[in-house]
Amino acid sequence: MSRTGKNLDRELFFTALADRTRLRILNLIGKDELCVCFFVEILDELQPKVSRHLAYLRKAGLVSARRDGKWMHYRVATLSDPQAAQVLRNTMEWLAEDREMQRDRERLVKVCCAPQPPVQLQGVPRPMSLST
Amino acid sequence: MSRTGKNLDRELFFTALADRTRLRILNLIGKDELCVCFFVEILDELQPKVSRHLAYLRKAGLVSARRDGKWMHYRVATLSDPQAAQVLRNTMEWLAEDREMQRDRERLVKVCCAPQPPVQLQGVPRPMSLST
DNA sequence: TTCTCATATTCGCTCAAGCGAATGTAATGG
DNA sequence: CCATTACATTCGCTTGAGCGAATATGAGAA
Repeated sequence: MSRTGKNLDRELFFTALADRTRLRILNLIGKDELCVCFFVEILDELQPKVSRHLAYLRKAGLVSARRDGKWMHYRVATLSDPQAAQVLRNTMEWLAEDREMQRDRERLVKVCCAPQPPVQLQGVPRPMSLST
Repeated sequence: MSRTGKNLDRELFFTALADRTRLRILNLIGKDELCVCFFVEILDELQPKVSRHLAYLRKAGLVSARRDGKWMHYRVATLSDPQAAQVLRNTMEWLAEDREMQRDRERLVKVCCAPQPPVQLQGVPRPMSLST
């Protein structure tokens, strides 16, 4: 269930998008589902900071979370309001044009496809679209 | 000229949308061009507040302004980045679904089409789409 | 149970956003 | 010129967002 109340608050929605870290998170997720430790690794930010921003996005209804043992996986929520969903889709396409966002995604691919991932990511479940 | 630099900052863009007053302003403008005094009247906010929010939207590149004698007319800017333009278009459609936004527009129509407009709006140029 | 790992939350702190009140400015009218 | 109108900007102030550091929670491992 993708926890999306019927009437998504517009101001909250855009406030959630009004932060570079949160935009980078959304861009990294893309159409996939991503484990928290990847955000920490790729964004090169402290874990509590990443976690707080993920919580913010969740409260705003933009992402949903799924527990998998010790790990938490985040994905972009499926919004019930078609107009809101449209705005979010277009936003993510717009993000994909940004240089920094593209670098983030390249780093994600590099880390995920590496034969020997960095120590702190050993044994972590890979995102579906990048698992070989 | 609709003052839109090539690379619109995404964070600034969404920060501009992350405020109820600014969303109401954008919604009121719609596809039209609106004089400041209408915002003050319809939103029922102090003039400096409205003016500050308009300046904010302008800096973010979301609206452009045109002077007409004593009056200033604001319209939604034509964004050069097609993805950004798409996000903005969809956003405004989404706004139009909101109850409060609809009430604002109804009030605008009512004020503009009144045979005797309120004293503080006498002689003010009407928005094109509503001038009979 | 106890330990460890992955993630979440709390706690002060700083800084920036938004506000009303006051003031400044540009254009028109007299 | 001066006054007025329409709007913009500045000035303190308050409130809230985001931060790092520390701590808590929750799940598997031993």
